[in-house]
Amino acid sequence: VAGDTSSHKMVGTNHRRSRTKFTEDQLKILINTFNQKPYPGYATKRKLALEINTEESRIQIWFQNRRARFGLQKRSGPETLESSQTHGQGQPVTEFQSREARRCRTIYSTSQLHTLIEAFMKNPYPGIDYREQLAKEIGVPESRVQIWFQNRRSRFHLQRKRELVSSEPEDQGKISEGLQGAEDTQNGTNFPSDSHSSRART
DNA sequence: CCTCTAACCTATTCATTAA
DNA sequence: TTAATGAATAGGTTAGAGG
Repeated sequence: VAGDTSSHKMVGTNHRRSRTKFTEDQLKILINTFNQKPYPGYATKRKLALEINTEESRIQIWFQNRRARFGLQKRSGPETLESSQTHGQGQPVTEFQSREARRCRTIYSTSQLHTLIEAFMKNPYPGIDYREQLAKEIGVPESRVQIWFQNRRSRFHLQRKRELVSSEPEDQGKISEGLQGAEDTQNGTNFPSDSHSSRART
């Protein structure tokens, strides 16, 4: 409540969205919820978003990160978490409700898809600014645009991998490593393949 | 410097919808 | 029933705010 999560807009070169700073109160609520349900459904996340005045997508990311960090590591926690059968008091739920409903599937129209695909061919890794612009343009939340790009990239990679396999008989592989060969390539068929592959280790 | 963690990524799986 | 694809997951990387 009363937290302004957005405000300034760092002009200039934005690629990522600016880092969200949660207040203690917000964190308290998030952590508390996490301890009870590390896998909240869409309804829960939306309610949380309203409660702490933060975008739902930030909450989704927060849960993802938290699970990765603490995961259901259970045991030896500072406190709480016993992952016991949980049903101390009358809360008969949790019997068969393992999974809460997820967000409804978004159905993109042909024209929306056309816009997305076109953008994808120009740049498969759009920054926050461009994603937001795109989102406004086709009338869907920015978070959906981001997911769309993720899925698209993954499937593109998968398809490419298959092509390699089919074009290359079994025992002979080894050329596959030539992924770094594609550099400039503004063609839609190739990925920059950099963006986060630059690894500098010693 | 170093730590912590939001933002982001890929790869895979789950789930819905159109054919 | 199946192919296509949106949503969720695990788990890893990048980068910004502080100590």
